Amino acid sequence: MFEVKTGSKVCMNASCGSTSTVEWKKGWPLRSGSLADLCFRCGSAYETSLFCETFHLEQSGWRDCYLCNKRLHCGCIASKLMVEFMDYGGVGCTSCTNCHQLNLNKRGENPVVFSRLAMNSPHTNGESGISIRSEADLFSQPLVNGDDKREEFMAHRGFANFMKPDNNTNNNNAGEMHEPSQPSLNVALATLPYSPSFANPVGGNKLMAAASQSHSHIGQCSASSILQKPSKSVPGTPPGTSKSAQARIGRPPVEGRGKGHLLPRYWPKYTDKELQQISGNLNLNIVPLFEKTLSASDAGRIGRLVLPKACAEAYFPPISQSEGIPLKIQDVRGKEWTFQFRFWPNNNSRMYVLEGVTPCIQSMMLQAGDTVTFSRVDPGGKLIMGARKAAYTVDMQGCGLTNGTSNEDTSSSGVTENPTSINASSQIPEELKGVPEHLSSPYGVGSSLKKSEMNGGRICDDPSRVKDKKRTRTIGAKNKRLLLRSEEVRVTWEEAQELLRPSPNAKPTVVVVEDHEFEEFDEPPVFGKRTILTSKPSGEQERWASCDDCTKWRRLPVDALLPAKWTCSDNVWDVNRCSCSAPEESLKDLENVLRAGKEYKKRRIQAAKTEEEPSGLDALASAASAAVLGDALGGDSEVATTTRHPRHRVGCSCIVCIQPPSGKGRHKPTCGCTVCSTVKRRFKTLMMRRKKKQLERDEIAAAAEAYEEHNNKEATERGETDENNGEKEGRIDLNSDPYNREDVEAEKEDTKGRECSGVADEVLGLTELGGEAASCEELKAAT
DNA sequence: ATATTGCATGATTGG
DNA sequence: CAATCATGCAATATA
Repeated sequence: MFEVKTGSKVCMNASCGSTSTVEWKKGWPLRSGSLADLCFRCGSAYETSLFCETFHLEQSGWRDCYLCNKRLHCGCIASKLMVEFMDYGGVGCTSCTNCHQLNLNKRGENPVVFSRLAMNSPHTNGESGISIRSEADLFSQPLVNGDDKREEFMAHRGFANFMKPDNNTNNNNAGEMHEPSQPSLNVALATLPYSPSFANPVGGNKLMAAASQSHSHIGQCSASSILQKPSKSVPGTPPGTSKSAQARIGRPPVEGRGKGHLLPRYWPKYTDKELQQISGNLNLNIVPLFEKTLSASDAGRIGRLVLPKACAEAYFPPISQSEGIPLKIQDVRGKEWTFQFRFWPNNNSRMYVLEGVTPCIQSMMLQAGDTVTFSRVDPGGKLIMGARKAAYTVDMQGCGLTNGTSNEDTSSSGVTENPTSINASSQIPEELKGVPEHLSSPYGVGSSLKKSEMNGGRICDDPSRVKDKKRTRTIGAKNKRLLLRSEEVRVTWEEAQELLRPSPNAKPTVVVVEDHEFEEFDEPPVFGKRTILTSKPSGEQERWASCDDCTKWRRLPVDALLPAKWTCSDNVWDVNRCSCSAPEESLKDLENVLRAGKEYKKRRIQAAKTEEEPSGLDALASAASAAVLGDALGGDSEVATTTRHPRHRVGCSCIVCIQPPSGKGRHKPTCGCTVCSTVKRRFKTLMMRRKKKQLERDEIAAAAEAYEEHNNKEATERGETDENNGEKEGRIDLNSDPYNREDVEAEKEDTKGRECSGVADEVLGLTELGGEAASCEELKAAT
């Protein structure tokens, strides 16, 4: 039932300090991208997101109920339930019993929002009751006492009270008990497709009014209550993904010029809290206009940000000339940027772009997948540009790519804020100074968590998920390139798991639930030191670690687990080398260690990319990238860099690019690595194609007897040509179609570009199909 | 040789 | 199926 992982995680951001209060329980179902993608305390959204799943801390003590404004406190039932049952979502505030909001997301593909609201709650517009949005979720079926393992588990965990709302001592609102007999989880299963509060679309003006007034009645009029119900689940703004009042929900923006309605994907998405705070703290209205998730080209060096046409035409000044106009937009720091707002004719339409955005994008430290928001200050109409960082998420199940491109915001920055920038900012304009410095919303964090992270991979079969996947494919595939670099320098989630150790003094309490042993630790986990495992030729394994003081490598027992800081003096296993003054191991042994370390890094890159890129070609591209990058990760590459033809770019999956760095030697015929298997597969495909074509030709030949002789002759000649090309020898360039003259020509050009600078060696070194390695002369001759 | 610009193309998506 | 938009790419400009 539960995915048994190693344990909880802590924020690795040294300045965060959120480690001490993190509850550590081995066996919890943990996954990246869950409820707490970012550390809400330090606001580390992107780089540390993988380590900030401080569930317990996050859910308890720091989140305000949006109705009663009370803070959840550590140890409350809700928070524990939230933690324990991440798979199923969580509950809202238990401080007030007016608001129990569940967001159940067990399978992810069908996020559910349960709301149990007071009879007189403004959320219900006077309609009492419970709303549920979803079709198929475990919790979308009534939970009957005693018939569900969940109850057993929760009861075991001491949540029986929660399971039985009637026992809730703080039940002061009869109205909420829409269905008194409803047994558990306080969820009455009305089948309303949407909460009534979501059901009535309202115009933008109303949004404005609500936003501007909300500060005066926080808790009475949540911004969500004036949300328009999206017509469909929208990536990034699926209504069901809202975790709470702080869910990031797309709001139809104010009406602009033009008629076309804005696609929900461009709806500005702010949490209620953000809206409330922003509106409440400012004396002026910030009107969210739209937002856009940066594509690779938006964030690239080209400096052009493609604007959604409808947005550009609705909210930016009208332009008639293609050259457009300079447009001043202020960022959160108060810096005013001037972009060229222009368009290109495109088909019979226009394509709007902001030119010259690179400095701004860089200044905000944005990259593809992040979101830029555009707002307007009213009155005055000044344009404000904000940003929200995307979360990096890892699809632990390898089910599909999860990229940070949709709206896995981890660092919400309100309308115009980027936490990092605003925190660092000392020049916030007067008009923006009222904006809370840090509007990171713990719930916003997980509110749109990627579905695949939530369901353990089961969603692969789900059509909606497939569609979702499809929808994000473009940007995902492109963003992978961009994510790559950050990936290289980051410890992956799984690796972090490996590094987690129970606190040295912690004694686990073992409980068994549903045949799963849960080790519970009172102490938070600690990060251990990374070690390297090597194998001797004899097969015997050794573990190595480098001293934090002298950096010398020391041999350790295989099962050694080191604390984060480890020095020679801690080397209790080797009395001869328990001091930094002791010499290092023999050079030969150390070489093994270093090699193992490099291979480890390489595996990391490849594994990470393979995980992200399930398709064969993409996997190839990953391998290619790794090969191209070599061991640059560690900066200690011993691979000579060669100049490749520009055609061989990162992501290229051609035979050249999928090589390991040169000098690594030829792969063995039995090698089953990605590259070799791909080469084999390609070769096989190629040969099949050839065979097929040959068959076709033969048929034609048979039908046209008059040409038979001619054809046979041609085939013979072709065979010779192939031989000349070395294919018969197995030296194939699998990028080229032997029957495609253009391809051949292109390859010739390509070969020229390579100038035999080692790349050719790589090609041939790799191709285990190939017998002899061709010399540069041979290749030149081929051109 | 590299960067920039303007346009074209094609994948994706909403209606 | 048409609109949209991400991105490729050729032409042009600049270093």
